[in-house]
Amino acid sequence: MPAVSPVVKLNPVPQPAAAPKTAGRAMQKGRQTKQAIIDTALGLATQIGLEGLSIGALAEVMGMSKSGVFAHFGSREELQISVVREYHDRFEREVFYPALQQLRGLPRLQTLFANWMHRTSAEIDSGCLYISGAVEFDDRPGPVRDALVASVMTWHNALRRALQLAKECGHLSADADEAQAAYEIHGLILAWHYEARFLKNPGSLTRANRGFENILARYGAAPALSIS
Amino acid sequence: MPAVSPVVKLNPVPQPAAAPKTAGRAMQKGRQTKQAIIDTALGLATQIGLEGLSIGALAEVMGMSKSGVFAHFGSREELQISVVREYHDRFEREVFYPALQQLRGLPRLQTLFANWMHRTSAEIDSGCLYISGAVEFDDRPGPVRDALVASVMTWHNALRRALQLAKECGHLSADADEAQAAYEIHGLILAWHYEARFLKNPGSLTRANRGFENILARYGAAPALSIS
DNA sequence: TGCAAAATAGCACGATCGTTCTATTTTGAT
DNA sequence: ATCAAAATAGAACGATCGTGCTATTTTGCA
Repeated sequence: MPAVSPVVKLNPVPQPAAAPKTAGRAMQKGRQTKQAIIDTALGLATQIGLEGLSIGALAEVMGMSKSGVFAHFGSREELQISVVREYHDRFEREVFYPALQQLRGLPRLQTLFANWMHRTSAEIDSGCLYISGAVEFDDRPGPVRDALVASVMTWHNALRRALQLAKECGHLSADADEAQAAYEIHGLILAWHYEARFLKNPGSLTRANRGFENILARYGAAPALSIS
Repeated sequence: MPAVSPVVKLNPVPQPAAAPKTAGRAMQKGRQTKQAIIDTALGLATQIGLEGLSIGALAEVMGMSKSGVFAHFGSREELQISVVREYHDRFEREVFYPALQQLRGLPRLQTLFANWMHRTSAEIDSGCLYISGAVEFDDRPGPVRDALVASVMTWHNALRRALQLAKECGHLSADADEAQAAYEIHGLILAWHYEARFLKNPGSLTRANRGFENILARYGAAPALSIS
């Protein structure tokens, strides 16, 4: 054995410690390590799925021991739930809250859709946890599935609410069925994710946007207000 | 050790040997056992996914040894590919071929959609391999992914062809974009699968059918020809 | 600076995975 | 009935999994 460094880590994470992020008071070390683990775990989960997420692989990427990672959660299931919660929070911050700053009606609805498209986009490597999670947990009961369903339902309700407000503003016709419209919009997002991530079809982004315009038109949006 | 049966199988399959099915000549034993394994594997894969399919669990359900099952395929990957092929064949038999017996244009298109809905239905326990497979193999290169993509592309081309024929028959308007229509129809199927399998939303079947009618109407189908 | 508490490491466990190897049984044609 | 070939079983392998246990290190307050 040569005299060089006796320890070789396979995939050490570049930043050994990050500054406290959200809370006003300084995080103790454990909290910020846990947050870093969750961030890394979310990145892994969007690539290989919540089921494919393993503590060993996560520890290796973090440059920590398996038990060191494990101690923060107590079980793999709790780690998965933490990942779902983190995804939920980011979804709120990046999709929902920015849309709330737009005016009610079509502007907010269009922003919601655009941000949603951007979030579930096939950019680089990340997939949508709400889509992969639905496939992985569609008939696997338990707290992870419950967390996923609750998160998705929150989001669907927000979309229906935005459609309802657009109706009240007169941006959509008074007899529009917002639940039906939400269903069709959801389908466009799923098809976009499917074609972009799986089939690698480059034209799917345009098709999703055109489909959205078609839905707005059918449910009575004034054509002049539609973004081309 | 008592004098009763010395061997206990955990989950023996009820039918020890089935009569030859498709081929004109009698199958040798090995072939029909392999086919029975593939059938069982497909049933498992539609529930827990192609990635969750394990040879050990499959052998237990079949009442065989792991190595006995393994020998028919030589690798787990080959087993997965066989399952994809079997699913493809059933899709052709149950969705595609019956639709070809309908008249060109709207009747065939509507039969295609109805059979597709029925096939990917949430009935009992089976999910759609083209949907779960897309999530599991969206960034996992290899022959399994290739088989899945080829199968899905075949199917998408069939849908586009049916739309094109409907256009030529005058059942859809001459300037209809059949690729766009196919994209939107695909979205309806994905939303239907998502809401039925994952969210357990009972109203999604009606929404998918209404969405299909909406698409037909927008692309210029004569309303009288639409099935209510 | 000291010291309890928190955070992390190291090790081991039982289980399951795909796969390989070698017997044994079963098949099907002569 | 015979016998080679095909089919299946059985055991073992290295690897990885989640998890528990016990040291050791690190942290943050007195």
